[in-house]
Amino acid sequence: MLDKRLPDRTVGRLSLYRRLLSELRKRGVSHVYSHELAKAAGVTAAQVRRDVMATGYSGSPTRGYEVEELAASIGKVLDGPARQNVALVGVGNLGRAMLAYFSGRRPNLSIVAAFDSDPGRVNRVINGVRCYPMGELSRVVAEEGITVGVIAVPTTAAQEVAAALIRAGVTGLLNFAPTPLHTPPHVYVQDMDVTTSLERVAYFARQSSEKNTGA
Amino acid sequence: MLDKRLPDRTVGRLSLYRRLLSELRKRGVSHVYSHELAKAAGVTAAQVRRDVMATGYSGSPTRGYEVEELAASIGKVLDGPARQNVALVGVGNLGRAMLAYFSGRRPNLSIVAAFDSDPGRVNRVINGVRCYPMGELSRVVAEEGITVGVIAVPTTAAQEVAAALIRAGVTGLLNFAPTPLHTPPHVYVQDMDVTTSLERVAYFARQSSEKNTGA
DNA sequence: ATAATGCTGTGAACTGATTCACAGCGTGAA
DNA sequence: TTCACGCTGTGAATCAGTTCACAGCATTAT
Repeated sequence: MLDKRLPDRTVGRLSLYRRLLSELRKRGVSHVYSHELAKAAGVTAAQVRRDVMATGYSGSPTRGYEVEELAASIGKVLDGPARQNVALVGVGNLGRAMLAYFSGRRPNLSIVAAFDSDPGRVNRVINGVRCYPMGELSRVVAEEGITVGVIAVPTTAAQEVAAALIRAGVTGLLNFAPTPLHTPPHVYVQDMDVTTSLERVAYFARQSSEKNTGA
Repeated sequence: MLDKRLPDRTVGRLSLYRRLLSELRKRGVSHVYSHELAKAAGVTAAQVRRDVMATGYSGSPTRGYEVEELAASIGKVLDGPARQNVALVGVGNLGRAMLAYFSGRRPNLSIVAAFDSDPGRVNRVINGVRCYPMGELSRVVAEEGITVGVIAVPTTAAQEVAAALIRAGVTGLLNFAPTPLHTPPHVYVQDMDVTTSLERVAYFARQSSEKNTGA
């Protein structure tokens, strides 16, 4: 099979290419060159060709890539054979933003349950997603075959929530809490640390301004 | 000076170390070894030492790093001489989560203005931040000396908003819209693409499960 | 006073990702 | 039919980031 683990940067870019391709398809475009896709994605053409190579798809030297087929090829790599279910933990502003954003978006990947420790937030349906109390987590995750968890709880609760999700069978986490999680090696964790990101942007924004100001 | 541009991964980790150090300080810890900090941050000890080296600080072979001093040294690199002001564009769920999270958090970096195109959301104060209509953006950004912009608007509006912010003088952007921004080279852009991230987590979560299931 | 310990700082090696550069090909023009 | 073009696919070179491995040192124990 060609599904030997891809580098994670590549996986991220493939996800982006697929969205760009879907946009092109909507606009009726049937073929696209690597340099066009590259421009849209903000990367180099060589990068696009390498990434496409990783999916096993080949374009034509004269036409470029067929939009429809390339998208399908990326899908074969990114999407599993079955739908993957996602659990969201923490239904504050951030959690609700996630629910609003992903409600019925992708068929292959959907948030099927939400959890919160606040009794006032549970036992209702938000954007089509049922919100359970924390005590139900392990049962629901198992019953729904959930493999991915999104952590949108306060920092202090993050580690505990991660542990509970992993115990229940989750093997991938998207962590919005600004703290590193201690997890076993078979679990993939992606940190979305807004604090760090904002500080980084501030740092480089300052570098840019200084360059303009200074010598 | 030692402030030649640092690699951006390094900047991100320094931000994290600083938060960990502040935690240690609160717990009354005065010294810390690279391997301890490494464990807390989820990186190697050699990595920590390299990163610390980049700040110009030196620890003692026997005591390790002085918590207080290392934090100060990181601050000298990450924080500019003056406070940096941030503008938030888009006051939906995500935008409000940002406001709630950053309200009066760091003294050196604070959201001082928010903008939205929805008349129902503007001309009020959320978490201490005044929310203006989009028409005011260029004026307010200039008047407040804002250098960093956070884009939390729908995908379709993102490019336009980015352009407006840059025109007004912003040199760093934190982009939550799942689309690449086309920006001039002096502007630093950090993408926080939740769609991509979630697909990536799903991909690797699946790989992990398959390993357990398969041969 | 001397030796043993276990740390830091750092040159060098390594690793993974990106880019270069070009052979090979399918198409359209002559 | 033949040629010229400009693309793709990919081996090789490059580059950035990380890790290794060890010299040097401040401290503690003897």
